[in-house]
Amino acid sequence: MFRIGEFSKMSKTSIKTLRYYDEIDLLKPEYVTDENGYRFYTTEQLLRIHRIQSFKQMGFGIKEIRDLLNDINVEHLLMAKKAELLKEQETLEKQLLKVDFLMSNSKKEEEFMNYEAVIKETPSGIAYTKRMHLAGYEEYFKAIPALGEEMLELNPDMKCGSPEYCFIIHTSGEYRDTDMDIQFFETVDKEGKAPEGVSYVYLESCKVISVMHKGRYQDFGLAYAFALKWAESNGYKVAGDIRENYIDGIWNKESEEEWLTEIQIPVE
Amino acid sequence: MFRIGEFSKMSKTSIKTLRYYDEIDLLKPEYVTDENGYRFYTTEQLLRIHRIQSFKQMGFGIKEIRDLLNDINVEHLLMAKKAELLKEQETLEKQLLKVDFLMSNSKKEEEFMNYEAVIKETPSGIAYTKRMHLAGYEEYFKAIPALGEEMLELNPDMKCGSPEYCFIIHTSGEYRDTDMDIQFFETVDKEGKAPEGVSYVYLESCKVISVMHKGRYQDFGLAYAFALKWAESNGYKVAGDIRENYIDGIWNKESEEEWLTEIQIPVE
DNA sequence: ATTGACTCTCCAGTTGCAGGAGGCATTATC
DNA sequence: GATAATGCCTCCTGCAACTGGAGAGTCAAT
Repeated sequence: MFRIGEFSKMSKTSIKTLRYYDEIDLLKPEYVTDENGYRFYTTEQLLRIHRIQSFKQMGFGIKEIRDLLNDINVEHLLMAKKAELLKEQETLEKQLLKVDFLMSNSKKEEEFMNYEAVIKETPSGIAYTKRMHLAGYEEYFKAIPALGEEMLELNPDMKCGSPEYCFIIHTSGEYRDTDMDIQFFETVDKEGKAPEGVSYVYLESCKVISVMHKGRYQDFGLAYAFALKWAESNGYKVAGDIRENYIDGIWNKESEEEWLTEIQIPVE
Repeated sequence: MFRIGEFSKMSKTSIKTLRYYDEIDLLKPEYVTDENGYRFYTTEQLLRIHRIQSFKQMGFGIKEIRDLLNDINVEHLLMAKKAELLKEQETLEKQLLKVDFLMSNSKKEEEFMNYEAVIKETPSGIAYTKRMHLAGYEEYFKAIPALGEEMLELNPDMKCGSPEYCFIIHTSGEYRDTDMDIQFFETVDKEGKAPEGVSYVYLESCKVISVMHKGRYQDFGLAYAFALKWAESNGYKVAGDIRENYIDGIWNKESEEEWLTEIQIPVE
């Protein structure tokens, strides 16, 4: 019979932990005195805590260990734990790549300092879309409101998706800011009538790398470069056309410095 | 200006999280109405939460993110995080190996089912040691108490280590249970006089694989086999003589079935 | 008799939120 | 104009696996 302090040293488990295991009925002492509540342990418990530690070293939680010790669902628990560990390994791998990327860039290139890349899922839903050929961004910001009004006129009860999600892709294959060949998308709540050149599509949700760009559109190039380099460094493959999502622009912010755009690169 | 619900969808962050970030001053809304406390967000906050998400995806905690956003200690935080992630990766690797080992054995060989391996550190301290040549375990259990008494007689104020730690190694190089060439160690609180054949050594703490064996000593072979196989499967290299630590035996348990022994393999 | 080591119970704190109760405010529908 | 359905608020609890500390009782030794 060992008192808790000695047993703690023998089993390399803190006294607090032993008391906790007693409380949650994972490892009861052999005997507790009635008068002062002292706990007494035997080698029987040593064997049990040895098993507990073994499972803990595999990363199991206490509820799972309780089942494992009772031979309940062992196979299943092991498989599940393995899957879980593999998944964790994956996320760790990604985290490391991200940190590495940030480290290498925060030292080297000041220009990239302002950007941060995030992985997220785009919303899914119905959208209307239209191809356009435009001379530049100024023309774009005239064409879009016009298109919006036209759509609303034709479909008075149609509403934008919530949250609003609209973007363009560059259909000319390469990025340009003059003489642009673009396709515009905006999510809506349901299909409706379509004016000339407009059609409806269903946008699947997809995984994208998102980079926020603040400032003039001429500087998009840097954001693109950053995003693509990030994708490469972090082991993602580009899997679709790059989307530009205009958040703040000429319509609500006077200063070019304040314009905010999100660049989304579908991946994997 | 967006209300919290809309901003939540835009930023792909739960409302709960946004309120939490407000509370801990990580991300304050642009404006809160006095009358009903509604939070209002702008694209300014969108940019900030984007950065927050980026850091979160690298595995940073909230306090660290707060510093990162304020450009405090960025280099240091990045390095520390990288080290941390690498360490986590290592533990994950080990956990996976352990789970794999258990899976492969719980199916294949019933014999191994009873064993569990745990990594731990042995205590360090002064010990006395003696080489012995014995015919078998019976002789051992006569020789040891005799040695103990002899030591106590010579050094009346000497005490055993706390917790008690005594073991043998097989000096003949291979494991045998008859005609044994062994060396006995027992930790004590300080050096003292030494009878014939006894000397004092300092035991360094070392990392061992620990396996508990319950039952007859003849069956040690299985425990050895298990422990060594486990070591191999989990990528450990044997780095010293295997120790047998007798916990329960003839001196306190009548039935052979109840004898308890720990087998320790120093590794790495 | 007193120290110091050991033990007990009970409470609070850790991280990053999620869930729910109860109560206004706003908006949509009948 | 009444009613319902959301949306938003605050406040409280819970999670996992303990750790740390307060305050008090026990035990062996000096």
